[in-house]
Amino acid sequence: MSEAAMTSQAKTAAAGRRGELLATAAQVFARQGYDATTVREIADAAGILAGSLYYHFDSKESMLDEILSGFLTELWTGYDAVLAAGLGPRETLEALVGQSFREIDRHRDAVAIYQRERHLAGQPRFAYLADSMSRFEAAWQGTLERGVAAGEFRSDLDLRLAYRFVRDTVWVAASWYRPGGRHDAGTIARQYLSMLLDGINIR
Amino acid sequence: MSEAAMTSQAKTAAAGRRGELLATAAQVFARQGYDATTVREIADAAGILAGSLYYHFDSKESMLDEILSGFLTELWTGYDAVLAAGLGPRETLEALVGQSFREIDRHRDAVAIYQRERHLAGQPRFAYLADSMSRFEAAWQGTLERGVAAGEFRSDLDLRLAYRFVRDTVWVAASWYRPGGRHDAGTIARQYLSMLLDGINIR
Amino acid sequence: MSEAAMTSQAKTAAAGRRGELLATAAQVFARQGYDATTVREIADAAGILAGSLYYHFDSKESMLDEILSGFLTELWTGYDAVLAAGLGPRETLEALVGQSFREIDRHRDAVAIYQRERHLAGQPRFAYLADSMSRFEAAWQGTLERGVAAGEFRSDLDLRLAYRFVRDTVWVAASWYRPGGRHDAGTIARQYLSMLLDGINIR
Amino acid sequence: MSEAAMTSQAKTAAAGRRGELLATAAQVFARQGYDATTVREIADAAGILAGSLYYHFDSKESMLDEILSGFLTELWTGYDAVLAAGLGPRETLEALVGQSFREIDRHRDAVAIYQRERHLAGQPRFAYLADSMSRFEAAWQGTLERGVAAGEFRSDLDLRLAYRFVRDTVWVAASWYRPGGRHDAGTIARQYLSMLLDGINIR
DNA sequence: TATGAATGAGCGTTCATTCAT
DNA sequence: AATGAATGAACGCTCATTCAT
Repeated sequence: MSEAAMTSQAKTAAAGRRGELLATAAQVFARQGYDATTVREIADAAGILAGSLYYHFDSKESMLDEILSGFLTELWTGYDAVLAAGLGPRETLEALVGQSFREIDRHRDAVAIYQRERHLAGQPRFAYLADSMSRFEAAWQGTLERGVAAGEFRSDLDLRLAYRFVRDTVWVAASWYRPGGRHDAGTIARQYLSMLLDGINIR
Repeated sequence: MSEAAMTSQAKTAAAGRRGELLATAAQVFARQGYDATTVREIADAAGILAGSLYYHFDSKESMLDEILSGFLTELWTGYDAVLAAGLGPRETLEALVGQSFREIDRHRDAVAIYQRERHLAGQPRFAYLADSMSRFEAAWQGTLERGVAAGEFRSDLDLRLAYRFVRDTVWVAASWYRPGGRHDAGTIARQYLSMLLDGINIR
Repeated sequence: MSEAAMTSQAKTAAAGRRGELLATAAQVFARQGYDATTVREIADAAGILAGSLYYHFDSKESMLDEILSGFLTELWTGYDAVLAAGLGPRETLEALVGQSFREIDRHRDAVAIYQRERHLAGQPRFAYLADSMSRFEAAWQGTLERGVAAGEFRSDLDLRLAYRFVRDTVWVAASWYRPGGRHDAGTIARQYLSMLLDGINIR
Repeated sequence: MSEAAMTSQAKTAAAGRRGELLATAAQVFARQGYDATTVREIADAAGILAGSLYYHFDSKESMLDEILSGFLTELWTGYDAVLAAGLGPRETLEALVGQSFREIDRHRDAVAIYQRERHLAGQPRFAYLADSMSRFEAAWQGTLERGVAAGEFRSDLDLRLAYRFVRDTVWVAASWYRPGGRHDAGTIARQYLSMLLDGINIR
């Protein structure tokens, strides 16, 4: 093996160790909540001692930070692609919902943590959470408004309520979604979209 | 004044003080989360010292217990009345949603705590949370099933998904609902019901 | 006993407990150095548990802070009185040395800590140490200069060196001085002054 | 090159590296104090990782040991030469002071550490510090006694106090002395000696 | 020689809880 | 009812040290 290849592999392995530990931490955070999780529990779950975590991370909080910011970075990559595609309001909504369930599928723990620890947005270190929430609101509520203007969505609804309805409905799903369960993320997304758009009433 | 009367009055006063302290605790729990809340913060908010809380309550956990069980007791009184009224599926759904938003209005903090600390249901002391969740599922999902059977609700939906959709939609509202805001609980309930039943699409 | 008297006594007792604990902490800091001292050692010496110290103090550092600032406050009360008395240079020097040894006698531990932890002066919290050092230098070196100008002290010495000579000579004594030893503080002060002024040579 | 020669060269190189690392460690110890210094800080200053230091040294303590014992060995080589020279008391005192300032000049960091960590003398590993202090006291106090007996030094002083006065005066200078400053070690030594012998008074 | 990853003991600190007053 | 002072367990984190590579 060439030296370059070895170096590359070493880098991957190092990044891989961090990634493994972050995934472990995310799992425990998601199950117990950030505050109720001790670093010893994370370390136990990873099969090392508590102090050893600090070789890889600065603090418990920095693990949380990395988990959340990593998730949001990926999320917005997907969202931005959708928003830049120039779709109509209903197609945009469908794409956003679909993308959201894909993210829930890929980052279940991170999403659950994000839902539960929203209050972090007030701390300077997690200001990007607040930023994300604003952009989030702009994207979804803007799409709803465009839909109303285009005559695709009902005009008799308070859009702020509708926005929250849609937002919560989609994201809270992370709290019960289990990958490998009865339905895959795509199926759930389609059913959710259908309920969202047409309700549960017989037409 | 008789001794019995004095005792009675003392009890009432004590109950009143307890109630005040519980409301204070619920407020802090709802804002910061149970684990992130210290008894000192509760005591500070109540204007007493931390140790003094233990004259009124056995433990921090017992405060949480009392808050949650008190809320659920009231909730089920309302739900049971609805369920016993012999209404059709859609009327039952409407009544349950309405009742839920009324509870959110009256017990905002308790609902927010209940949402966030759902994981407690696994602990023996909080087994009644798991019980309540089961009864909850039975009531809502049963109503949906009756509605499908009666030809009122769509039959092409996975009812477990629909149940979660409805449940989350309603209860997560407690995380942003503020009494005295733009809309009262009744208005929000009606809008939510409308979206739930008919979707956001133009018919 | 009147209520006012009880309150007063209670306050004294509370201040007394703090004072006791600070004296204990100062003793351990002086013996082992601040960094090498654990709060458990302080607590052991005080006969309580480590955590109990935090009922009285914010942190280990705040104990150090209180010890040093308390000492310096007292020191400067004495120095300022000397400097304001309008004495001649030699009398001022005599009074400063005498006052210094009195402070060493009264605040042995604090002085020893002050000597050893001078590097703290660089930290914002302990900026008053740097201030004190500046005022110190001004007071002593100014006195030496006045003495030279008045023809009382030798003019062939580098005054900065002389200042350090005098300063160190006096204050390092805290590292070996034991109250109740062979000589009292006044005797030591007189001998030191004599050596300082006339040297150890036979005249 | 022969194997023996290579080994020898390797040893020399290793000794050189050890010396470099010890100088680095001494610098950090002197600046921050032994306890407040982490091996990581030493390693950082040396441009290697903390663990790598253990290829060269057994422990942090052994670095300190080597620094202090190396300094004391050199110091006593000089002192012994002075003491064996058969000088009179004043000449001996002058030579000891001169020698001391030369050591301060050459081993500034070691001297500063020695001053600050005097308490180590109580530990078995550093018993040689206590030995050195005893020999030190014997040498200086003996010289003072000889001077008094010879009618060269004042007889009205407590010699134990005078010894401490002289000792502290000289060695504490290491805490502020910077090589390359306004005065060289010889100049400082002469001024200190002059103050020590004749005082700061005008004669 | 040096690294990367880990250990394990101990640190300063927090916090729910107790209890005499 | 409430306080002041303490307890004791646990927490997040640091750090000297080890060791396979």
